[in-house]
Amino acid sequence: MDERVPRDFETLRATILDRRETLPKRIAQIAAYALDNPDDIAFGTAASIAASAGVQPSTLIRFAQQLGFDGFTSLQQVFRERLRERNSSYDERLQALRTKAEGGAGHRAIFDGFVAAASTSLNDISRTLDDAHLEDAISLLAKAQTIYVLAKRRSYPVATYIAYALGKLKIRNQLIESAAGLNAEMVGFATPADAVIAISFSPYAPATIEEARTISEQGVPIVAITDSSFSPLAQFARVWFEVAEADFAGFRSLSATMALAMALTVGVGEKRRDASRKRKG
Amino acid sequence: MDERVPRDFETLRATILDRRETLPKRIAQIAAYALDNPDDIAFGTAASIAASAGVQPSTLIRFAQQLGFDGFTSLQQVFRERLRERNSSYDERLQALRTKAEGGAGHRAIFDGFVAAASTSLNDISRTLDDAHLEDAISLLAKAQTIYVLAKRRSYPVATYIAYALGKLKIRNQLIESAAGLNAEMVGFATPADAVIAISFSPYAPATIEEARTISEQGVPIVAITDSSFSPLAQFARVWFEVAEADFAGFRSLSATMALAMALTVGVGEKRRDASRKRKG
DNA sequence: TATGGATTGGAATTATTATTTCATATTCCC
DNA sequence: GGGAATATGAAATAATAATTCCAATCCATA
Repeated sequence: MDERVPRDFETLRATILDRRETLPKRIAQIAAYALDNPDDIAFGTAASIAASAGVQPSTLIRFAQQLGFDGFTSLQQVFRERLRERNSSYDERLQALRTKAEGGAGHRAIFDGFVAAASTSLNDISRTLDDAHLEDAISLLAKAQTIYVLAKRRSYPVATYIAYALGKLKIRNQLIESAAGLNAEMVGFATPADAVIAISFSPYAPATIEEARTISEQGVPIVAITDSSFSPLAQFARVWFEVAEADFAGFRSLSATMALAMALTVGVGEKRRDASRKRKG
Repeated sequence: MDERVPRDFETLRATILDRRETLPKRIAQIAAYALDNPDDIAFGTAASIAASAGVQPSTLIRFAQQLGFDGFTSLQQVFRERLRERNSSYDERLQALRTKAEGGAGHRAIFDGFVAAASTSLNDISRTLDDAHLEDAISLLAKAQTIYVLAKRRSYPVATYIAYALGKLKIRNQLIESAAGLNAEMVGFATPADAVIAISFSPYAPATIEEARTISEQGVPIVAITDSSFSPLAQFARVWFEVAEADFAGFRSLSATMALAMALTVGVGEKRRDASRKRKG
């Protein structure tokens, strides 16, 4: 009992796994149970746990003692500590970051704020994204000859990432940029056999809206990523996603939009691969 | 005691908050303690909790009874249940997403994968970011006459976002783009009174490295965001950040880089505002 | 297959902990 | 300000749970 006692769950887990082979039958039985049902160990009584695991309470205590604890109670502490530490749930963790960002001084606080905003956005979209919309959008885009990518200003980074990723996946695409002032012409090339990914958040860049309108009037289907059903983009779109990005210090996160954009892009890539495999097979 | 007993933590919490005004002093005291330290209620003994809250054990039991429980033990169950049902820890949540992404079929799995990658990256950078580096980088950039932003390919979206944000904050900046093929000239304009934010991840875009080398030889200080100390960018940089982005389906997340980029940008904005306020005041 | 040591089961014991009780204090209303 | 109702504190008691102990069983080894 003078050997080093595992004080944290991970060490304890490692120790148990390490000795698993050499443990007597019933002790091994309770050991396996403990790793499988750590919550039960944390909350149960020696008797209830022993019953669930199919052993005698005394065996449970012997198990604890073999690990160097002086009884079940001290072993249980480790399991409880684990719950306390992992305790901070996702929301609470975020809340902590946010509080730090709001109250805190210095630039670290700013950084924390952006991390919190990004995490919140990811969390939200993970909850709210509609699988059916995703499928629809990917089907639509997978059929397109050329995918046009339309976004300005704040959304522009997403557009460039989509264009980069589509390029890497060898999917024909065209980023509609304003640099050369040729947008109108570029937009004019699109046909109903193509498709558009348009991204715009309030306040909607007028150019984006205009180009989306024009292009949809040409019969080109649009997949839109925007921030509300009142968005002008939603009107023109065949499929649209509502993405609520949290903001900090006046700048909205792009993390959720980026994740969605990547999912669309890679989804299209996969769909095309599947389709061509089917044709060939 | 025939009133409806709160069975879940949220209901309990609401009930307590609801009655807060009408509760006797000591009961209110333990009520406040319970909401502030739910973990202690879950794991403590009546005596230990009472002591921490500064009341008698009997008060704790009366509190439970007032809420409709038949004793402290049943009240405690609710607090324990909360810990069991509580969103599994952040890591476990991520693990679940990742498992779903790996094993799962369909496009939702792809999406989950990107969300998981982004969350992981944010989590990592939140742990590993060095405050001192952040301060150094912001000081350096805040002094610059013009901030040049240098990134290609995968990192390019970050550069465009930085340029957008700097523009909104009215901070003079120049995105070094390749479109016009004038990079060499652009880079030539930079002086030691300026500064550069350079972003590049393995495999490092040769153009980025070349331009970073040239510009650093001109004596222009560089803040680099890159992925390891072996990165060629790290050599040229006055301050550099190591950002480990998780990847999924061959595409690395940008969320951590984005958060850092935003923190730098807004940090510079604040620093300048403070400085000009000091000059004027 | 006999023997010693290790392991296990189950009940007895001890310890801890929740609850109750009752005396005392406080508060509120007339 | 007095008295009833309510709230509180502290210790006694009851309940529950952990631990120990010892006999029974299992297992390896000679």
